[in-house]
Parts: sequence; C-alpha cells; structure tokens
Amino acid sequence: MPQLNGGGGDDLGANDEMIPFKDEGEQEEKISENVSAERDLDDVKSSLVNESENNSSSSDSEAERRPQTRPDSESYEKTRDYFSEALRRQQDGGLFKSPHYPGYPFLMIPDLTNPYISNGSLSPSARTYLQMKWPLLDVPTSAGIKDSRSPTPGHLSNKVPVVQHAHHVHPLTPLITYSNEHFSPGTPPSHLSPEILDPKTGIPRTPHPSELSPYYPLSPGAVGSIAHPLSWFMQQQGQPMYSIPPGGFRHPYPALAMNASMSSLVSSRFSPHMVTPPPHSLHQTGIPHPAIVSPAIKQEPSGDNISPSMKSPVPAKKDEDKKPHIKKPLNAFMLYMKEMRAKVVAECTLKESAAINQILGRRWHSLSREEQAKYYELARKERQLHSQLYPGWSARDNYGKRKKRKRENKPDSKPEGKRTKKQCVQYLPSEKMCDSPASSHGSMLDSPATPSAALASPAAPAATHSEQAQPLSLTTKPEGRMQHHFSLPGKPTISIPIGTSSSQSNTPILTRPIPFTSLHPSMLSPPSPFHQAALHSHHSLFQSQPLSLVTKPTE
DNA sequence: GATCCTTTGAAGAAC
DNA sequence: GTTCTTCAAAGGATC
Repeated sequence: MPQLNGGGGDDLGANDEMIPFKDEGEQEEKISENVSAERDLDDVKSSLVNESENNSSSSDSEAERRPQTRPDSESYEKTRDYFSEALRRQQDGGLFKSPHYPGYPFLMIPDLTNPYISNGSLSPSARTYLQMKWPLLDVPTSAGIKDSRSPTPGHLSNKVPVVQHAHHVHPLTPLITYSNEHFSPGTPPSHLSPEILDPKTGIPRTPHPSELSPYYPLSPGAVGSIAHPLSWFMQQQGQPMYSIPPGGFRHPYPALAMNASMSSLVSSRFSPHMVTPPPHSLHQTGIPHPAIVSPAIKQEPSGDNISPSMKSPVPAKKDEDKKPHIKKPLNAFMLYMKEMRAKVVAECTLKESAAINQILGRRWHSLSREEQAKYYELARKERQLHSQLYPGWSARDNYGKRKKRKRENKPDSKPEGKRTKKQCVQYLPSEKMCDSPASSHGSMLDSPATPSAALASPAAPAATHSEQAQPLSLTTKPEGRMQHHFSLPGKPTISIPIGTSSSQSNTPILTRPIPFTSLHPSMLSPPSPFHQAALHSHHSLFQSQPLSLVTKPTE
C-alpha cells in the first residue's frame, strides 16, 4: 500500500539511489546536435505519426528520438536550479527548516509579500504560507486579519465557493499548492481570503462558519478526539490549533470548532449528505452552496444530491435512498490529477478527459519521488481524515452505487452492437496543436524522466493488478496476457503488463485516438530509466506496437 | 440524460 | 498472498 511512512518521510530518499534527474551525457549529446526545438518537435511528431502508421519501422529510432522530446531542457535546468537555489535560501532562512515531510513543497511559496499580512505572531511569510496552505486555518480569528490592502475580489468572493472549489481547482489545492503557478499573488482565491465580501454591500465580512464548512457529520463529541492529520505541521509552526473542547461541544457550527485544515479537507471533499445541514443550507448569498449542491453521484438521480434541507419536506424516501453517499477518499493520483488537469488542459487543446488522463498518467510516472510523495502523503491524510470522519464507512458501501459499467460485460461479450467502439483511426490534428510553452518554472509538466512512480515513490505500491502497471501509458498493451515483474532491491515489485488489462480485456487499448500533435512534447515524457529498461527487455513486444493508435482487435 | 472512456491508487472480495 | 473488481475525478464523446 502506497502509504508513506508516517514518520515523516525521512526515508523518502534515504536509501534509494537518486537517479540523476537528467542524464548529462544525454544532454551533451543533445547540445551537440544543436537542433532547434521546433525541429525536435517536428521530429517527435513525425516519429509518433510514423509509429502509428508503421509499427515496424519505429523501434530503433525511438530511443534516439527520446531525448529530443525535451527541447527546452536547458531552460528547464536553469529553472530547476533557480528553484533549487530558492529552496535552499528559503530553508536557510530558517522558516521551514527540517520539515517533517520533505515532500511538502515549502519551496513553492510564491510570494512572501502576500497581502495577507498577519497580525499575529507569525512572520508575514509564514503567515503567507499558512494562509495559502490552509486557508481556513485562521478562521476563528479571521476577523482580526482584515486588511484593507487585500480586498478580496468581489467576483471571486461571491462565486467561488469556500468549501467547494472552483472548477478545475482541486479542493485541496490550497493544501497542495506545490507550484506557484497555482497561485496568483495579486488575486488570491477567495477561499484563501480571510474575509468575504458581502455580495450585496461589498463590504468585507467575516466568513460565516457555514461557509467555511457547512457540514460535518461528526458528532460534536467525536470532533475533539480526532487527531489532526496535519498536526505535525501545526505544532511545528507553533501555531495554536483550534482548541477543541475535550468531551465535545455544542456549537451550532461544528465546523468552526474543527481545526482548519481538516475543515478545508472535509468541507471540500466529503459529501454534504453526511452532514447535518446547518441551519441554512443556502449560501449566505442566497445561492445554494456549491458544496451543498454537490454533483454527488450522477447515478443517483433520486435527489440525493440535494441537501436534505433543500429537499421537499416529503420524507417518502426509503432509508436506502436517504443513505448518504460517502465518496471514497482521493488517492494520490486523483489528487494529482485534480491539480494538474487544468494545467494540461490549458497547455493542450485536448478536451477529452480520457486523453487528458492519459497524459496525466504518463506525467505521474514522470514525477520525481518527492513530487509523488507529496501526493501520497496528501492521499494518506485524506484517507486518515476520511476514516476518522466516517469510521464505519467502507469502500464496499459504494459498490453498486454506480450503474454497472460496461466492462463488466466484457469478458465474454464483445462490444459490438451498442456503442461500437470508435475505431482508432489515426487522425492528424486539424486543430491547433498543443503548442503552449511548457512551464518554465520547472514544474512537473516539464519534468524529465525521473524515477518512475512505482520505482521512485517509497509509497508506491507494488502493482497488484495489471491496470496499475502501465508505465507507458500512451502505448498499446500488447497482445497476450503476461505480466513481467521487475524488482529492485528495496523497490516495490513492478508488474509490467504485457497483456490486456484484466478488467478491460477485449477492450481497445485506445478507444479514441489521441492526436499526438495535440500533445506537447513535454507531455509525452520519456520513460524513466527503469521504464526504458523494462521497455528494452520487451523490446520486441513493444516494437510491434510502440505507440499504437490502433484499436486492439476485439476477440 | 446516462454512460463510456481513461488514468492510478485504494480497498475489498474472491481465490 | 495474489488476482480481480469497483470506485474515486473529469468532461467530451457517444448512445
């Protein structure tokens, strides 16, 4: 199970060799080539196209072309050095020395002149961090944080939910703002703002507790017993946590008494159905709170997605229907996906989530172990919090909530007839290619091959099912049904499926074509050295279908 | 409007 | 212990 050592991740990189982020030799070779980025891009594109057109002729050129997929590696290196230096300086500053969780990106505090000036004991920078990471941290004292210099944009305050974050913004984004690209110092998201503009008067006001977290399913008495998932940081910061009365309390707004980070986690993530609605389930603006009008379960058209308080008073619902749907806590990849999706979408003309997810999946594997560790840790905390909030909840509870997925019928029925799979005819992009410049901040988007996820992350689980080990995400799963296991000392075993996915057998590998030219080269991160090794070991297999856009023939 | 697709990871069931 | 299945998010595509 990919859980980080709760001890704080000191072992994240202790014993494992750190594969060089960038192969110097490779870079030198690349420099010597002195090929322009555009040409590289063209090469990559044509290579990919050729691969899909002609499977047989691409294999040996692929390895050579790999390095060319990073035409901006030099600038990336510079950027990386810059941030490394920034990190070093920041750490030298003593503010965040020796973080318990090295994976947490203390280096990504983008703006130490954040308008949210503390009136407390924290230095502005520290306060900035807290405000950014745990926007609700100062909720109880938010009235005292008012700073006329940082008026919250009204349009944001009014529409951006406090608990349910805006579209494409991960609800935990404030918690996992690993990149300053997510943070615009000038326009802090309203949910980070200590105050909210009254939509009518425009006067900043203290957020109503119900807006901060309008729902908590916890019994008041249970709240106090919950250990703060992020207490390590709270304590480290010397920031007093919200004092939760031992033995519980009877606060009209339990969320107010919940510590902040938990509040943000809970309020943004977990279903409102679990919670006794606040006295008013409408947002103070009168607009239904986005979190309350949660998407819930699409497959539950029975009205469960409406807050109980908003339902018609007619209680003629079965208990089953009333049974709240508690969603699973997000795993690390999901957290990553939520945060990075917008980026990928912004950089790419692709709109299909399936395609985006493929890119994200590949990038996920390209993340360094530290980067992944951040998400593993967040996911772990989410699970921890989830288990604390819903002690009796089991993932099994959600089984069957969705309509049965099609693949359930797949094993013996081929998908003909209804919903015939679109043949993955390669289509050359008519749309503008994804030519958005890669991030220049050394973000994950540009991350060159680094130790693969499974390899890199100490928390990475051994791939237990075939779907979980697809190191070359955009590739076709070759025929057959084999799994090759790779293991390194101290590394989780990695299963590289050389066959169809068990749960998706008979399924086209790529049921929809992905226009390669819509993929920025940086999105097609080259496989990690480990992946390359794996790839090499199965060269012949992958050679036959290196980057196929051809639908795997159904059987 | 409902479902599929696609990704990885977690959890549970089944073997 | 291993394998398999389901669900979590997202949104365009498809039925």
